[in-house]
Amino acid sequence: MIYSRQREVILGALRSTRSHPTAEELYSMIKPENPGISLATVYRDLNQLAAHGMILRIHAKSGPDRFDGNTSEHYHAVCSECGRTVDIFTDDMPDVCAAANGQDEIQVSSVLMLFAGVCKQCRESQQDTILKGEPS
Amino acid sequence: MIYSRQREVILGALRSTRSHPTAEELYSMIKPENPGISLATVYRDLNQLAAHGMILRIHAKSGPDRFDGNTSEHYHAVCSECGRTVDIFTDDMPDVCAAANGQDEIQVSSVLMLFAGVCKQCRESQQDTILKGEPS
DNA sequence: ATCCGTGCAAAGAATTTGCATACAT
DNA sequence: ATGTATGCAAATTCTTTGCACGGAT
Repeated sequence: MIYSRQREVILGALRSTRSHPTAEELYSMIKPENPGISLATVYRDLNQLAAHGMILRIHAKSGPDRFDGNTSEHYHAVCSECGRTVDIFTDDMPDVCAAANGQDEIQVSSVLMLFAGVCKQCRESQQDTILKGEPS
Repeated sequence: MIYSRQREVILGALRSTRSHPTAEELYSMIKPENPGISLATVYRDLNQLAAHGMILRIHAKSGPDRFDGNTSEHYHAVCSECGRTVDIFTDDMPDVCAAANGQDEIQVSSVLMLFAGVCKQCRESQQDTILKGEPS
């Protein structure tokens, strides 16, 4: 992988945010300062960066893939209310692969986990709603 | 959800196999005995069945979604060699949601897990290859 | 000089949707 | 009678690809 300006820009943009942007969102983020760039290049470079382990691909249940410039070990959860993808950092994740290896039909070596829940923001606005007496 | 012949056929076909077919595969399976059926109906009915918890949707990393007529608690793993999706039954799966709930950024309530590994068939053919002295 | 990267537009894969008709209750 | 289901084709969404050109080593 030889040097490329576009890839550097894309990687920089991805590392500068914690919002787990999609390819299109990243494209919109960098387009103003890089008017010549094309969406196809964003897709291509994201694929390469992911293949080289330099970024993470978050494969959501619905909608386009999201990307994360933080490759340190962590997990992701999608808020069922607002749809945002948030990071989860923990050292206590149990070894689910070991648990999955009880039978010999398949020898498991890795797992993809995607959590779902309600984020802090949405919990707080739900509480506000309850206090205001609005119907649930 | 009123009765529908098509949905009954689709559900029956899905329950009759352990192959985790895609919508297209299911369509091919049932088309011979149901010549009039359309692929759009298969998609629509699968969505409804999944929404009602009557079937499981397996959201693979790449390629089309797969479906499972067995709704008893179990997990899925994709073989990295042949691509097949196999079932994993275990009672010992640790509570990863609890582990993910250490921080308060999001309150996790569920998790989607998809394992990856090498299935028995592929492990055996790899061993055969090694015995025959072919290059790895 | 050679290989890789890029822009553009077009193609592709998977899934959904509008609409008129047919079916279930 | 009413609401849901279906077939068909077209539309949508997300992503990849072919090709000619520009940039990196």
